[in-house]
Amino acid sequence: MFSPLIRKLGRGADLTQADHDRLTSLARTRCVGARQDIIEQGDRPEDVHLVLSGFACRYKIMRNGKRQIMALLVPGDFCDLHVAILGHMDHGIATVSPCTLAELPPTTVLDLTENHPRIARALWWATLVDEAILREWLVSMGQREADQQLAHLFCELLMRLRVAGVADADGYDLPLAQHDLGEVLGITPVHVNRTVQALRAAELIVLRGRRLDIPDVERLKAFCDFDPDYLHLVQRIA
Amino acid sequence: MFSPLIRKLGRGADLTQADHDRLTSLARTRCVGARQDIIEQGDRPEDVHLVLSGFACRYKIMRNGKRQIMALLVPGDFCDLHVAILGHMDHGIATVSPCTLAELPPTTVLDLTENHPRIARALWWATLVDEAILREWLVSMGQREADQQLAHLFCELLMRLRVAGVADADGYDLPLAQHDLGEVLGITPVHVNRTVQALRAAELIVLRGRRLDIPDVERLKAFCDFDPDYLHLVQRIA
DNA sequence: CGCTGTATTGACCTCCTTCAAATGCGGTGG
DNA sequence: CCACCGCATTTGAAGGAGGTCAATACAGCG
Repeated sequence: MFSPLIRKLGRGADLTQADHDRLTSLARTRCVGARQDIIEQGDRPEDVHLVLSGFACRYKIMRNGKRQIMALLVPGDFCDLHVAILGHMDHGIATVSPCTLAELPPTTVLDLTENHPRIARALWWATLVDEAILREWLVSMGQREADQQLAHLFCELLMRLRVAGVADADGYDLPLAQHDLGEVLGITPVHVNRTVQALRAAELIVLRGRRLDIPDVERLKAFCDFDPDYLHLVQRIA
Repeated sequence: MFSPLIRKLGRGADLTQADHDRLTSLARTRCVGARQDIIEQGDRPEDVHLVLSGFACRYKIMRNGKRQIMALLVPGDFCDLHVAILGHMDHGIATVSPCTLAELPPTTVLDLTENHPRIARALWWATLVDEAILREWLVSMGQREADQQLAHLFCELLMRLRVAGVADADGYDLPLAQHDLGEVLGITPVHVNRTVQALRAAELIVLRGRRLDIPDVERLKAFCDFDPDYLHLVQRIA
């Protein structure tokens, strides 16, 4: 059940079976329905949360009621690794689809970081990759138009979900409504719809219900200049 | 000379004089002119770089030649703390104004993180604040219109530069041309100009040459719904 | 005093928004 | 099996924020 995490962290550091067990032995798991808050802005959560299945998101709500999604959390992603250091959440976290979460007690996390350098390094690495993704989203928002921005997101999710082991070679289940995609891209649901249709018309994607298929991945990548370098998927050399 | 760093890190953890000396004793300093690359995408820098004076920026260049600035680095900010873990730079770093930089040899950083938990924690904290700023920039780009977005940037810089000790209570030197501001906000220089003029007309800012003054800080904050929570300026309670 | 880069202005165009209505669709109950 | 409900998706028309292109003004500087 923890395999998405292990698959992901294994990219950042060599983990042994013992490391794996240490991470998982003390965790409780919890199931949460779709569109539920997991952590609210201002919280000082005790446990560290980890997505095992489903999609969650980081978000902020503006004074006018609009919501900006700042990150999509897929299986293997941590929700709040940083809160132990920063003290409180400066944003909220909610599920998008139904999720199973792991809750790691703070003592476990403390023990891991202080006594198990390999795991600590892997967690550190995971945080930095999250930051790199955030940077790329900023670039997308600033420089790409809606169609390329959406295509870029679809490419990114393909890569990330493959690492987590929950995507096929050329498609995956995408539990986001067009409304949610709008909150990710910073555009209105209406314009998401028109953008989706443009990508469909160009035969770059097949999006039906909650399933996305990409007939020609290389063509979609070329369309949005997708360069997976920022995901740091290749095993570190040093 | 290292005081901006100490002032900044002191917010994240209690540092002693000994910690301070340890950080600074082995560093070389280096002066770089305006608009020079410090680190290029793909580099695997040996030393960790730190801004002591001046403004630098993280950026990515798009295939069409446009540049998106993903972070402004002011005195006290690290350029590449993450590269030791991630292995290579997925973006470039360049100066905006002339800068003095400190270069910390990797052995120093390694020693600090492994043998000096207080400093390690402070560095960790600084990285997480950078990430929080990145999230807020994403929100700005997705949800705020150009005038509020620019105002928000000006408010953020006021707070950050005050922490670094290089701003007055209601103004600071801003070495960015309108062209640069456009690369930060993801808009064209022409539109930056119109936006600046709108803020001027509303008497929210006084921007002349490379100096920004804010006649009524509270009014500017109210104008763009600025909430400094994400900067994590208040001393951690625990 | 001319040169160069930055700031400013104007006219026009495009992408995206807004508002509003229509269509389709999965589930539920009859 | 079908009627109906609630929700997401789709469509249309009009407006606004920001982009593009090109010309002009201006400031620092040798």
